[in-house]
Amino acid sequence: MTTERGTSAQPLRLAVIDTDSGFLQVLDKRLERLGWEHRTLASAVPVETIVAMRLSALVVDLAILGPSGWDYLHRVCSELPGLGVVVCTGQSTVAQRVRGLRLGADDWLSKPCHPEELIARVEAVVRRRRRTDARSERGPVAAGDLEIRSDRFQAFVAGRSVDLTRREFELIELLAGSEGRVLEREEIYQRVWGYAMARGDRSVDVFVRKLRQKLERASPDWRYIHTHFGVGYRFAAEPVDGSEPAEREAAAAVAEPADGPAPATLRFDDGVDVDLAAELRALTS
Amino acid sequence: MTTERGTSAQPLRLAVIDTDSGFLQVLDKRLERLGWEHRTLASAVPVETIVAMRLSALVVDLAILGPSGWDYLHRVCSELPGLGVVVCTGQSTVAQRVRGLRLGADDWLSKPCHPEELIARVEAVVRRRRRTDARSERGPVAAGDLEIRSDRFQAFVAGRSVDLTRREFELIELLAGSEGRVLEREEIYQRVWGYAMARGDRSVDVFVRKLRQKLERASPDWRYIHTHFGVGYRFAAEPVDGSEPAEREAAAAVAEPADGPAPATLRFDDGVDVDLAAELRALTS
DNA sequence: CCGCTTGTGAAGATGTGGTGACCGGCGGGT
DNA sequence: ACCCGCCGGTCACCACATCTTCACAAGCGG
Repeated sequence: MTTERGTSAQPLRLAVIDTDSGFLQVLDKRLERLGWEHRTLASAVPVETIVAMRLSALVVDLAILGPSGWDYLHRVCSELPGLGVVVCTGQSTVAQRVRGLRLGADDWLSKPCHPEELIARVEAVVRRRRRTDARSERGPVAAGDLEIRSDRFQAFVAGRSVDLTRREFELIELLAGSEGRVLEREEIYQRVWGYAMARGDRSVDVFVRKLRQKLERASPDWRYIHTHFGVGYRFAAEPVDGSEPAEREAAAAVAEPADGPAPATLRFDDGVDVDLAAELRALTS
Repeated sequence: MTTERGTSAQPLRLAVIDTDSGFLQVLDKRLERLGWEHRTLASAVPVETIVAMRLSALVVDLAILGPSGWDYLHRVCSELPGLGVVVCTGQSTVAQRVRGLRLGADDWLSKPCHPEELIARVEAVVRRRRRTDARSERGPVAAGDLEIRSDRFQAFVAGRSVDLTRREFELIELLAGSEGRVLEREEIYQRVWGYAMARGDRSVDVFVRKLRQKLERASPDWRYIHTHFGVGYRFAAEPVDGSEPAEREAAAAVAEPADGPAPATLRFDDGVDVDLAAELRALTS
């Protein structure tokens, strides 16, 4: 199973909707060498298919899509707000580019273009997405009796697995990773499921219930997931006590001081075209 | 269906490092109309200054920076991973563009370019960051005994939650965010509820009452929401002067300074250095 | 004192979240 | 190929938190 958005350090997944065989050939070779999982599509595919592909980014030549291209672009972008979308197409006017970007595209590149630039732009787009997605990923997170091990895809209480399913784990990982913050359903859905939440979807609630059940069973003395009516959920380990009305909010606030953003370790694969490689090496030194 | 949050109308903050006066003039006019807070810089400023400006995005002409431009770009990008950086510069080679993007720039636009495209690209760059960071980046706002934490959708007094509902919170967030200014009901309704207020709607009044009740209960020594007859409401933390008649005059003096209230808290929502705030305000007016 | 605006309390209307039941797909075992 | 249990996802129902509305009291201004 492919690790979906959220778990980083995985190869990027990219789809290219284009038919320019010469361009695609060069691009494919480069992508191959970069180790990106990629796929080329000769025409528009249903949005659901795009969703199912769990992509990091999508490159699309609007010319391929014909007149419905704008609508398609818009649908894809609103359905998958986290997907990086780069339009790479021929001749265009300023108005067209502005329109595309306003519809949700992240970048617009005019053909003919150098594959390396396309790749760099895709990287830039994905980097931006990752940044917001960057969840406290390193090391096991612990709260109350609970310990969350990302490497095991599992949560533990006293060394005993809580036996969470994949979704359940991703949900608690997200919540625990933003400990103390209230996360809105939309955001939770967006980040765990990977696409936009449909109005009236109760999946988040249902999984919260499942999580609560299992956590309750495994660690009865603590409450972890708190509901904020009309907003969403917040993760914070609180003893289930009936004795101490001590202020939890303050404690939580103190306990979680400003944590700097993850030290983004960006690494660029080597193997750039020779001229580019030279440039790049020059600048890094 | 984009669920627009009423209070998210906060303007973008943008700085432009460029000297092309013609271009800047047109750009400024557009930015003005969009209501973005913006500032033009004729040359590179220390990275710390950029940090202090709390920008959403930065547009930079590499040519202005000279040979140290690459290094500068790199430093800014790594120092402020959340900042949107758009390079907007003249003639460039593929290699240069790739280099800029790999150093951390989010987009690269070649001059001459249409200001509208630049704006659209800045919007695209900022779009995602804004979604998740907007609420959490903004530090807590404090006034009197009250502390408003956007990341928790809640207000606190001495670390204790005031237990506001979502609407109540959004209302006080709006009021406190415009501390000292009188907001008309229409505007309040528009910004909190998200649509136009029907004639005769008393919702705002009712919520002000609920807020006052809860705030009174949580923080009896301060009054926060003040009615302006025939106009609307104003937020300002003022100590309640009920107890000692000896202090009455002093209290009154504090409570109502001759020419407008003197907010003890930061004026520029998130704490920019005062001089910078002044500069920014000067240039936007 | 009158007309208008704002404060207040409470009754309904609405919205939101918790919960159990159910269903289809998938994969593993036989 | 078939069965079966697990898992993700949807639905309907219910309790209840919240919002809206309304009627009336209290203030304000002229």
